[in-house]
Amino acid sequence: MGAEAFISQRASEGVKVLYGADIPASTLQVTATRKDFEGDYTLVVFPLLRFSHTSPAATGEALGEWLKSNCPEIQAYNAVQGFLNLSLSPVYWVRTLQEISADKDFGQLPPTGRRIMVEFSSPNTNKPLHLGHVRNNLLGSSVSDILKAAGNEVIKTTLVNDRGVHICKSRYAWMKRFNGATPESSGKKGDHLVGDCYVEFARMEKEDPSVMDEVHRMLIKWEEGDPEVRDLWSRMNGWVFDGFEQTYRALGISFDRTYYEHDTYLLGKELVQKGLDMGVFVRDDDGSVWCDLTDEGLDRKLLLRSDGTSVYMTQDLGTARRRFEEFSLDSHVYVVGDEQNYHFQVLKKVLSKLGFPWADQIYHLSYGMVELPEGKMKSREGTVVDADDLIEKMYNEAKEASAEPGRLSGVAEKDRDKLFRTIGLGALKYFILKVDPKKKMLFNPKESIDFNGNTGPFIQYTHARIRSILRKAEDLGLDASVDGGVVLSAKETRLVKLLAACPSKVAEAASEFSPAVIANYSYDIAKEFNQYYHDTPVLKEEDKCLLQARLTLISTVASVLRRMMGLLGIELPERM
RNA sequence: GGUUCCGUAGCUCAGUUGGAUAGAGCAACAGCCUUCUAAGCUGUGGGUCGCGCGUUCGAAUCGCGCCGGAAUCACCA
Repeated sequence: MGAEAFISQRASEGVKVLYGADIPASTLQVTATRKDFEGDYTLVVFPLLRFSHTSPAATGEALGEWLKSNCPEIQAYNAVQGFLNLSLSPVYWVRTLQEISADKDFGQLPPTGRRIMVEFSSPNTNKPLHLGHVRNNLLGSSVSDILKAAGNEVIKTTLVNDRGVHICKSRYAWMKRFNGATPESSGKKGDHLVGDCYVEFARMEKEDPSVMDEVHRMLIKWEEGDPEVRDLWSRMNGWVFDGFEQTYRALGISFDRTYYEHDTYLLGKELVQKGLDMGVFVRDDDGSVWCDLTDEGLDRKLLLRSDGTSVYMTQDLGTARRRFEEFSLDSHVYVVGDEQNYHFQVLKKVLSKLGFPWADQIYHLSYGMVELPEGKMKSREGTVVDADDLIEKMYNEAKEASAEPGRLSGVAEKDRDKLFRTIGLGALKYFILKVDPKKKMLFNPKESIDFNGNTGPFIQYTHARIRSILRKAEDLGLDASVDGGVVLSAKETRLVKLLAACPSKVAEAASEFSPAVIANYSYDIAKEFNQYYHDTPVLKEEDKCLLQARLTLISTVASVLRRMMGLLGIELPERM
């Protein structure tokens, strides 16, 4: 193999072998690290070995032999093509199972001492939430939980876009064409009623473009604090908030803190002055202020209009500083669609130019759009998938699927409605979260979201079956325990290995801000368990020790699944 | 044109800190319910990992160049 660097890694086995980089061909340095289930590394350093083999394969074999005799816990086999596959012995995995099952907080990583703010949802009070917002909400909520599980303190926030020209449009249409309709009088959810106003305005503008002038006058009145305009504005916003609240509750979304743009839109102006003083911004002849980022491969960015008013960027600069300082944040995650990639690139650069050390602790969790088979959702063409409708549709489909023979065994009549919600929502959340956030995703409204295969209900079902076995075991007076005297089968060993990977999966999901890591990991466990379960009877096992070990194993599978799906905001029912 | 991202089975997606024969699900076909819940399990078919060159003992993975697609580059937010 010569003197080349030669690295083999088997993360899933928890063992890493390193062939030294600048070591003469006749010698070889071996370092093996064992990845504990806590996610720590136990370093096992082997002495410098001397081999005279010229081919990597021969070296691998010799190394395997050496490991077998000197470190029995580690098994080496199949040393071909110059690298070594190492695995830990079954005894190790029995110990691991014992430790995992005893750890009530398995999967919760130790505190990092870091405080992270996650901003997501950030709706505007003009229209109801649609499928795109659902992806945003689910991502933000799940990533927050994942960051918490990774040991961080997390503050969930949202910034409600409740002011501006576009908001005035729906208010204007309401005044002109809705005869004083309210959510009560119309029987409509508040956000949907206001959404109708917004759509109506588009029609009005088409008929007579001059209505825009009226809207601008309205905005000026709003900024002057005109009581009548302000009153209508806050009244209609109230309707929308009530509507959002219902949707959030249905989705299981909550925030620790809610910001409103009418409170924050003036922030950031003082930073413009600071930038000018520092010489990193320039003022043009017309009075407008810019930041030149052409050196960075970007463009000039406007920060203050010539009339002295601020823009979106100005506000974001200001709110970022306020939040970092007010909460002593270590990091700030913004869950915002990928159409704003450029905006956040610029935001970080400008903050960095202003000398804020935390500028590079801003992370834009950029996610792709949800598209329909015929392309993007367009409200004008009525192809928008409404969040409330979708939730209701999923409920109905869960109900329908549950009507199949053999289902709902042991589910009490009074619990069924809630179960249908849990299954429908589980299918929806899993469907959205299993996809890598940065990829755009396809949703076909004509095809329902599946309940078979790699889906939320599949994992829910797996859990329900385990719980069913455990209930029966309890009735039989059996308890779970495991001692070192048990020998696990190959399938059982595989399951324990998978379970042991949990902390590192949580860490990976947190560092990549990706619930998809958790979703796919949960699926792997459920898939592996179903294969195991199919041909390994648990309750019929006559060997008491083995029976108890199996009960321990499956209850650990259930609890890891519960924790992982909890990070996705998905509930796992006891029966279904 | 600049920046960022994506391209893996018919479809939806994993796998991307370089490793063995690239994996699931859906769809198709063939099996398994006197046995802990068949929303499950087993099997068959299905791949130039967009293309090319390079680095390497070894590339879906890294580099460069193409091709195709998306977003963005507003005195909008």
